Amino acid sequence: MIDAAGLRVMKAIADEGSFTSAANALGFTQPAISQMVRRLEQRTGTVLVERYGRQVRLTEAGQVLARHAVGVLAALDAAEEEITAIAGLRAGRVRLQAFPSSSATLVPRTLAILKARHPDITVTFTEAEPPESLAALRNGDCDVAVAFAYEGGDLGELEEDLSLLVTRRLMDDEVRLVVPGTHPHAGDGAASLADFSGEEWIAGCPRCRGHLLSLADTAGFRPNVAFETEDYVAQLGLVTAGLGVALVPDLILNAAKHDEVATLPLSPASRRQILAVTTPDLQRVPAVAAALDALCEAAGADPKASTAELVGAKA
Amino acid sequence: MIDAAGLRVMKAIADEGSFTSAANALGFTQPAISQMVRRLEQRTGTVLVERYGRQVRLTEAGQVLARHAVGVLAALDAAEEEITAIAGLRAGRVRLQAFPSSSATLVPRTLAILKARHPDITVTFTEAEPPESLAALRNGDCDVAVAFAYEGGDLGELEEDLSLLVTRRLMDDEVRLVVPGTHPHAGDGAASLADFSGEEWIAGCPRCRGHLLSLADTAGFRPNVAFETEDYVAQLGLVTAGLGVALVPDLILNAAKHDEVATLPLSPASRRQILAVTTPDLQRVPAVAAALDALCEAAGADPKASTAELVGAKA
DNA sequence: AGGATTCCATAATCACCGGTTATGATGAGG
DNA sequence: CCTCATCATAACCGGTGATTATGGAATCCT
Repeated sequence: MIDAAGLRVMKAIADEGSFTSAANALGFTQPAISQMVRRLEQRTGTVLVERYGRQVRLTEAGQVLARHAVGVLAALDAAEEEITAIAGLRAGRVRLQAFPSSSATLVPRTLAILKARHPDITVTFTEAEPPESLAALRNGDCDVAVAFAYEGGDLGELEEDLSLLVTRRLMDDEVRLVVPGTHPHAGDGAASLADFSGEEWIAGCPRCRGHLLSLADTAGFRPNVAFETEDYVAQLGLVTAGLGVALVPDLILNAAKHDEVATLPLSPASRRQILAVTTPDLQRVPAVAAALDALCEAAGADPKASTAELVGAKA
Repeated sequence: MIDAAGLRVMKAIADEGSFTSAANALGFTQPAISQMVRRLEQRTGTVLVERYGRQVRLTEAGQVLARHAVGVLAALDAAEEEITAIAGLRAGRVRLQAFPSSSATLVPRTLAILKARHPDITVTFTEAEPPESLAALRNGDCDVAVAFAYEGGDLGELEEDLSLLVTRRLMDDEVRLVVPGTHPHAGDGAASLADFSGEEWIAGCPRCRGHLLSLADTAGFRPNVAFETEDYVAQLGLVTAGLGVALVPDLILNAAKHDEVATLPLSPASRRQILAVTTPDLQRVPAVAAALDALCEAAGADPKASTAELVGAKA
C-alpha cells in the first residue's frame, strides 16, 4: 500500500515546501510528484497534502508519512550500504573448512594473504575431514571446503559428493614411503611397494588407509597394519621408533620435522589432489572468490587454470 | 535501488525456506518470486540466494536484506496503521479557533459532542477574532475557524478573506438593543434605532463597533460612543449601571446573566451570521469533517444545508 | 535403479505503475 | 492589469512486475 518511493516523495515535499522544488530535489519533473501524491492519496484514502492557493502543505496524515519516511529511508540506505560493502569486499564473511593436514601450511598462508588483501572480511576456519566439510558445504554451514582425493583411488566415492559442486585444483601432493633411518632400503632412490609387503604398516585416516590398501592390492599383497592414527606426527614418531613404515604425503613432510626417518618416492608415484570446493553460486560471492584466489595462490597454483576437472575422473 | 517489495520477498524466502512457499505466503506465484530475486540480484550486483540442488538458501547478502526487512516493513506497517487510524477517526487532530463570544456555549457544546462521538481525536481550541483565525487558517496553523459576519455590513471586507475557503453557516445570531431596566423604552416590543440617537453608546469589538456605526448611519445619526470594551459581560454591566445602551448579539444574551436590563429586538432586525470556515482540502479530512458536523449540530443547524453561500454576499 | 514428485528457471504475454512532455488554470506579485 | 510561478491534467510510453505454460533437474519413494 505504501512504498519507499511514496515516502521519499512525501519527505521531499515536507523538506522543500513545494511540489516543484521537491521534484528538483528528487530529479523528477513536477507532474511526477503531482500524480504520485494523488496516487498515494487515493491509495490511503486520506488527504495528504493541503493545496491552498498556489502553495501546498502537508496535512496531519501527510506529516505522519513524512515523519516515518526518515526512519524507513535511513534503514533502506543502511541495507544498501551493507550490500555494497559486501560486494566491494569492505565487509563479508567466509567460512572455511579444511582437512587437518592442510592446516599446517596451506590454510595459514591463505589466511595471511586474505587478511593482507581484504582486511575487513571475516574468515572463519574449522578443521574437518573431507566428507564432513563437504556435508557442511551442502548443508549451508560452510562456504569453502579444502578437500583431498587420492588419484585413481577413492575419486569414485567422492564423485557423488562433488555433484552440484565446483572444484578448483590447488596442488598435487605426492605420497612418499617413510621408513626408519636404519631401514635397509633407507638409501634407495625410489621404493617399489612390493618390496615392503613384509613390513608392519602404520595407517592414517580411514581414507588414507583405504589408499594404502588399494596401492598394496595392485602391488599384489595385503599390508599388515599394526597401528592406526590420524595424527601424522604420531605416525612419524612410530616410524622413527622403528615400529613400521607409512605412506605420508609431501604436505606433511614439508611441515613436520622428520630428521630420523627416510622418505622415499614411490615407484610408480602416487599423488593426492588438494582441492578447493564450493558451490556454483557461492563462487560468485566476492569474499568467497577472494578466498579461493588466496587458496590457489597459497598453494602455488595458477588461479586461472583452476576450475579444471579432477585428474582421473572418468571422462 | 531496494524497494519494500523486494525486502518483503527476501523476508518471505528467509521465513519459508523456499521460493514456492514464499510465493504462497505472499499470495504470488512461484515465477514471480523467482524473477523478483533475479532482478534484485542484478540490481544490487550481488548473489542473494544460493541455489543448491532444488533447495535455496540466502547468502550473507541475502540475510542482510532479510534482516533489514523486518525493521523496514514494521515501520511501513506502523505508518499505514497511523494513516488508517486517522482515516477511521481513531486518531487525528483538529485545531479550532473561534471568536471569544462563541466560546461561551457553541464551542463547549461542540467539544462535548466531538468527545462523545470520537473520543480518540485530539481537539485544540484557541480564541481568536475572525481576522486572526482566518489568517491562521490560511497560514496552516488552524483547521477550522469559527467566525461571524454582520449582515450587509462587513461582508465585503470579509469576502476577500474567504476566497479559497469554504464556509458552513452555523446559525443566525440576532442583535438586540440592550437598555437599562429603568429606561423609558424598556417595555417596548421593538426598538427603532433612531429613537436612541441621543443615548450614550457602549461599543464592543472593532468590527461590532463598525456594525453599530453602519446601522446608525442608515438610521440617520452618528452614535455617541462613550465606552468601548471587547468584554460583553462588562458591556452588560455598564448598561446595568445606567451608563448607556449597547447592541448585543443573542448568543451572548443566552449565555450571560442579564436580569436588570431590557433586551429589545431591533426594527428592522439585524443579524450576524456565525460561520465555520475551513479549506476545501481540510474539509475532506475525517477529523475536520467531524468537527464541522459537531459545530453544526451544536449550533442547531442542518448539517446538510451547510455549505451554502453567505446570506447577502453579492450574487 | 527408475519413476513420480517437487522445486526452480525460463519464455511469452500483458496490465499498470510511474515517468515524460505539453498544456491549461489560477493565485500571487510587480 | 499583466506576468510569473505553481499545481493539475492529458496524452503518451517504457519498464516493472505479475501471470500461465513449460521445461529441467534433484530428491524421494518403491
